[in-house]
Amino acid sequence: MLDALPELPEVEATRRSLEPWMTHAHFDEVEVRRRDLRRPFPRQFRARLEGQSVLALSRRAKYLLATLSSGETLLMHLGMSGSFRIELLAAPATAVSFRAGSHDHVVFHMSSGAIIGYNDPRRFGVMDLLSAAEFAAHPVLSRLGPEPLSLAFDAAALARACQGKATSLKAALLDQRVVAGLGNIYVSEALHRAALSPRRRASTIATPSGAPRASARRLTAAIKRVLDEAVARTLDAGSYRSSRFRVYDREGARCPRTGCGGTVRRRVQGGRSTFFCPTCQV
DNA sequence: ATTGAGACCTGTCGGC
DNA sequence: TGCCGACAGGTCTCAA
Repeated sequence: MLDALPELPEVEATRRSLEPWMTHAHFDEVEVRRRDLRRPFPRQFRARLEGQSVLALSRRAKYLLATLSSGETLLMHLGMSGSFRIELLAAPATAVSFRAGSHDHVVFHMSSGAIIGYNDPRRFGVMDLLSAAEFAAHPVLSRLGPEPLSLAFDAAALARACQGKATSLKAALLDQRVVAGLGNIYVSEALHRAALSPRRRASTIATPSGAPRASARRLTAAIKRVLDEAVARTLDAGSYRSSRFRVYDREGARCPRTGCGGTVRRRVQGGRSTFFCPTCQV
């Protein structure tokens, strides 16, 4: 149902669509249709999940986190091609089986009457079940940078994280320890908004002591704005994403910045496409 | 420690 | 039409 093309805004949209059917419901039945995605499913995945209820469904970076009645956390990541499909039973406890397609790897039958299928052709996604201790000390989660839409993410925080970094701004923004949840698309979009070159050294947005320069303020504001708009847009089912990017996937187009007149270019940076305007992004 | 390159896997799209 | 290579929005590991 929901096309999740997963950077932060899409994962957040997924969270919101699942929340009404998962929160305060329990897992009546869990089907696991293969042994692994990017990693193997945890041992006893099905048995440990069935019967438990979901206390809350939250998001951190691009991870969905279901807090369970046992104190464990169900961690879900959509990778590049993961999505959830929700089917509703006409009446609760009706024996209707979910029509699983070839890439439907996991199916949750919830007591809310929703059957939630996880589909992931490329299988770059992850599902894991973490104890409270594992969750607290998680090697990835515990090192994530601030949520970009939170107050904790400001110019000072971004400058501090970029201080002394020899790598490019593009690479720094993709680093989830610097700021959590940006991906290839929104990095291009944010750098364009901030009129900063993706190749610029990350350290240049901070003074030697780590204080934010004007560029850090622009970049922080641009990131928030780009993500805010994308979140609002993904909730509006009518709009189609690709028409809304200003530079992403628009090689050869006129730069959308008023008065710039430049042309959007594509360049491979860190093995991935970066879209930018060489005229106004410096 | 930091950084960049390659790997993971399948589907799709454009060119011949 | 069919085949083939290039490419895809995310991590993770490895080696310099």
